Amino acid sequence: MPDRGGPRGRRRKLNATSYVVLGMLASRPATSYDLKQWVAHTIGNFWAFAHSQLYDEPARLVADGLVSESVEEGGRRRRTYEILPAGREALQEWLSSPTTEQTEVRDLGLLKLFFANLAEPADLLRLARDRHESHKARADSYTEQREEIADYADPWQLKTIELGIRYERCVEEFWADFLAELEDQQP
Amino acid sequence: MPDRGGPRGRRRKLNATSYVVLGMLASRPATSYDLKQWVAHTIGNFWAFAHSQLYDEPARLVADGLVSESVEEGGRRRRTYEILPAGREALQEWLSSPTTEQTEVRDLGLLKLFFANLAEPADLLRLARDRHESHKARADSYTEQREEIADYADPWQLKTIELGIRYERCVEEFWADFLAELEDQQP
DNA sequence: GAAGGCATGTAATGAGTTACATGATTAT
DNA sequence: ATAATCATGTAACTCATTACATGCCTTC
Repeated sequence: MPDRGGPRGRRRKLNATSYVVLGMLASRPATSYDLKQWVAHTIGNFWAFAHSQLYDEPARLVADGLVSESVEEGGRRRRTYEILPAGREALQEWLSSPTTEQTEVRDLGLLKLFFANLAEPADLLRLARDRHESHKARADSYTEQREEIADYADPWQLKTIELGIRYERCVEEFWADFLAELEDQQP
Repeated sequence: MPDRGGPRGRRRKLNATSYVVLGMLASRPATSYDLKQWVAHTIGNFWAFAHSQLYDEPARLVADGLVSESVEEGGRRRRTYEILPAGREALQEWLSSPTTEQTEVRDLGLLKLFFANLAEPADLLRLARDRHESHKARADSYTEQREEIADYADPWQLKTIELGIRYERCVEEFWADFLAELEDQQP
């Protein structure tokens, strides 16, 4: 009979959401709303989390004994979470473990392209335009963001943005090229 | 009281999994195992599905009235699914609708990089090496795949692979550059 | 004819999404 | 003081993941 939850009783296998929360709490205590805000303008850009996930996950981490919770007296009785030593350990362990998982790219545009033989030419054209625009917009927005935070931000976080920019530019270019081909055929 | 399921009773909002299955069934009837195989060497490369999903989803589509099911007499009583006109319609509708959803890139390597200030230098080095290798391997494998199927494959599917290759090369390069920087600092 | 792997499926659990609900704060 | 928006949370539902179970087919 496995012992689930309670301090010291960790059994659950942590997932990406867990590490996002632990990672954020590692630099300062936070409420779920804080987490939500912080996620929104960092990793949320490419890996979205519903806000309810950032309410659920810290609660699970408390049950796992990795995070502590303190409830505000009176008022809204907000809950603030703080990482525990066991939480830091778990995080270290994760950071020092090999990273073999395959990257998942969930792109509905790509899916539609894959099935484009079932679509009308006009649909395809629209798809290419939409996707080109949206990846361009994102690349631009990352670039701007990087300028803004370049001076004070953590260097690794800057690197993360850099990868984001490269990725978005690459995809933008793909759609641009594809669009050119399409327009060549039926001008 | 909403009417769920049953032919003509579609209410459920279809998701990506639904369209993957519909898209595959659009070219030929298939069993769940067929779907699994086909996914495995196409879109499964970047968007993984557990095999049980490919057992569950067709069943849901049957309830939605978009797909029909026929059970083999005797033997294993295998179930073969076939797309119905309503299913084709749903697919068309999807293909011709705008694609505004943000692409999600779920990359644990990227996450670790983001939190690298909490890691040891050795961990970071390992991360960069791992990720560089694995993206390179994947880019190579896509490239090979493309050669193999170039002659007979659907042109749009080839385009999909091309995007895959570009993406993987781009990320490979990122990690290579990053690795070079790291090794420069502590040779 | 036994072993190992491919094929086929279900059950249990855990996670993610959507919708709802309402308390605070700010702006007008 | 009302409206609008931000902050905070829960409930219900859908979906995904993992584990289990076992049938069938090939090969030795």
